[in-house]
Amino acid sequence: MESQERRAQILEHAARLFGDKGYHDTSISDIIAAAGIARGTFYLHFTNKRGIFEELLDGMLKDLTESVVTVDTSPEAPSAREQLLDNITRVIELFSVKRHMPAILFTGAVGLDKEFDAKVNDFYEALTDEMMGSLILGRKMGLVRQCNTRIAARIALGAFKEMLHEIFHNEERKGQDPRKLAAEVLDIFSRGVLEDGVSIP
Amino acid sequence: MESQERRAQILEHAARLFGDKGYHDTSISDIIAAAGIARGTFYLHFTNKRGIFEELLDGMLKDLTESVVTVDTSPEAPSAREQLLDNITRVIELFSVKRHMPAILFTGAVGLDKEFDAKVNDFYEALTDEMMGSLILGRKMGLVRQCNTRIAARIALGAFKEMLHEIFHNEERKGQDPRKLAAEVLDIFSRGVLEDGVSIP
Amino acid sequence: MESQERRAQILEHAARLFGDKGYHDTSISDIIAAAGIARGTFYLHFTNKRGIFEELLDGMLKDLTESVVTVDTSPEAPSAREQLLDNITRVIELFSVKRHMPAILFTGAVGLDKEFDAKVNDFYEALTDEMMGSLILGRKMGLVRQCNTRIAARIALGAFKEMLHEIFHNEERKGQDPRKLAAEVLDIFSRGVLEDGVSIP
Amino acid sequence: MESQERRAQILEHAARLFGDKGYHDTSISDIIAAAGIARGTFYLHFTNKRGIFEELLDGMLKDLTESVVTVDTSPEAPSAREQLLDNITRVIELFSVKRHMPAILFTGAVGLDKEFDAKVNDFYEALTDEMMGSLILGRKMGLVRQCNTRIAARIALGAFKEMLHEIFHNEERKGQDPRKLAAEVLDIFSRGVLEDGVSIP
DNA sequence: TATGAATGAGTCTTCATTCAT
DNA sequence: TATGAATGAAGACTCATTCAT
Repeated sequence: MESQERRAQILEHAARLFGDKGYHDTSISDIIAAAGIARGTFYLHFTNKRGIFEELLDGMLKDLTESVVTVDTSPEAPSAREQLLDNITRVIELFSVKRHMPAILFTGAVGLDKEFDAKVNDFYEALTDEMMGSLILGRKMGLVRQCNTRIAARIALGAFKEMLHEIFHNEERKGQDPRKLAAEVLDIFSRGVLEDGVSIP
Repeated sequence: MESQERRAQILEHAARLFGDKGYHDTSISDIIAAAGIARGTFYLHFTNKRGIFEELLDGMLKDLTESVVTVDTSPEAPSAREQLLDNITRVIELFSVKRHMPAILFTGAVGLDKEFDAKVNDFYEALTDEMMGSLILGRKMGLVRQCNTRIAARIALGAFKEMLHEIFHNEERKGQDPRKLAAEVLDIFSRGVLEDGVSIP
Repeated sequence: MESQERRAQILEHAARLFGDKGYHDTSISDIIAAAGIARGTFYLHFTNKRGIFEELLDGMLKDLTESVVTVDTSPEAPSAREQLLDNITRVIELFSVKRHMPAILFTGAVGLDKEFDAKVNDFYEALTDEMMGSLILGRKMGLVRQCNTRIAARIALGAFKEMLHEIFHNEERKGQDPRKLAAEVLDIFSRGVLEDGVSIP
Repeated sequence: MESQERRAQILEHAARLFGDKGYHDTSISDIIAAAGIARGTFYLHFTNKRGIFEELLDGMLKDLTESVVTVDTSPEAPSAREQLLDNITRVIELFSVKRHMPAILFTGAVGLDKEFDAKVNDFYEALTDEMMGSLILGRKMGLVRQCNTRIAARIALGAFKEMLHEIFHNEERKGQDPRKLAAEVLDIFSRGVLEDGVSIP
């Protein structure tokens, strides 16, 4: 089998196992048994148990980063609300397709290791910054009311994370229309930070 | 030494270690070294490594549960806003006193074990239910606007969790007035869910 | 069993195994099987496979160092020749009692590791220095002829090492009187470096 | 590439690596990386890791054997002293050209394996026998004094080995005139075993 | 002849837990 | 209650060797 194929195959099995049982409860033996390969073969493709996890985490954060695009404020662009909903929907759909991402990102990668924590936190921090930027812009345009923008951005992040958690933990939620859930969160948050009577353009 | 004293002393050291290094990176050797006891003595007081962690987690969840009291709507009670702020402030203060709670609750106990996850989720679920109840009541009183109350409650939870995380991860935040941070979150959320022009009574 | 006893017991078995099979061909499994202990017990007493070997090597070099005493030149002391023969005899007897020393020192510890090599070489270097000192003194007293004292000392060392090797590799030599062998080497070497007609006082 | 060329090239790299890092610390991966060949190719040319080492060792012992020629006692031959010095000088020069020989012969091949040890010891044994023969002859001619010729031969061997070790471990020695060092050793030894007033013819 | 992916036996090491004293 | 020596299952990782292409 070609090297890249084999890598991908191992990664897939590892992702499932890490998602299901967590990092510590997944042994190399588990991974190679699932992938149907020999012990040595694993180490042919990955330096480490840590290494394969890092690769998975990096891939996920990259996918996420690519899913979230900065709102385009040019006149011909779709409405800001549409664009924000698109962002959220894309993330939900990403998590739906790569089924093990939520488990790994929300629990598996937490508290494992200073470096992993830092990676995830950096991602959140970048997202917070992005949102803070939008809030500050809105403030200048007279749309956003007076508030601590960093706290507000962080709150939005927390709200979305919790919503995602809810989606992927509540069996019944899974069938629900992601865009509707997204709208629900967006509406509450936007009313919370916008001036009276104003809505996202 | 009195058995209860000894237990408490061990628990304290364990809490610090679990908070600092996480569950897997804290060994029984670490705990007994810190507590200055012999290996066997540990097992005289706790059944397990898992056991002592469970006890810590249970204690924390109990403390938290006691910190959050249902809003008293009787006429002579303080305003609902005051009571909500009191709740949040109590939690922040609890986390400030028991320094290792945030690290253990937010990262240490995450993804360790199905049962631990369930415990923490049950706590959040109960909190969500409590908040849902308030939102439904507010809805009946015409204060809360039409929205998915479960999602709204979950969002509030996520927002508060994120705020707490922010407080205990950002050195600069640590000195800040907890009540002010609490108000910031509460204001955004209440504007988000209340009818136009209405504020928490 | 008391800790020190256990250590000693493990060391003894390890010495035998390292001597018989060499460092790399002796596994921890071999050692614990020989000592009749559990795997964990080994690591209770030694940090490492390297650790136990280092301890053995250090002990041997210490024993050797103590066996070789500087020649006492005071008038009431025994003759220098006697003292030199005593030194050599003590080393031979040490090797005879601690049967695994020759194998470990001459082959087991060679080329294993830069640090081990350095340890052994340092020991030889110290011995060479000691001998050089005697040769220089003898030169001043007009006993030793003109020669490169460092080379001469090194030669003496090599000659003794070879003789020891011979003793412990040739079954037939083992019964032989160590003092006689020692005298043989000493005589050749002393004729080689002393002035004509002079012998060791 | 011509098979013999390829073999030679691999051997050369292996010699360097074995010399620098020792047998156990040199992996097949190291060798093929250095030689720039594929893993399988190595096994096309050598049966084994052991196999290539054995081939190297055999080659070295053969080279050494050829360097040392029996002293020619016919009248028209150069003086015995010249011939002996020539022998020693040839060995030193051989070691200087094939830089990894000393490291492999003196440390790398030591204690690896009973069979390797035996090979090296057989070589030394043959050398010892050769020297014993000369000593016995000298004894008959009245040049060599009464002594245990085997012990004497062994001593000579040890002395030369040590000198070689010294030469290839002491950076400062490396430039030195090999013939001068050889003479130093030869003089000491010959005075040691010859009758008073006699020198090597 | 050459390649390099695959193998799996073997090694060291850790650590939660037990138990005789 | 307290001790700490002993246990051994379990885990990560290495590396010489094989073999299909």
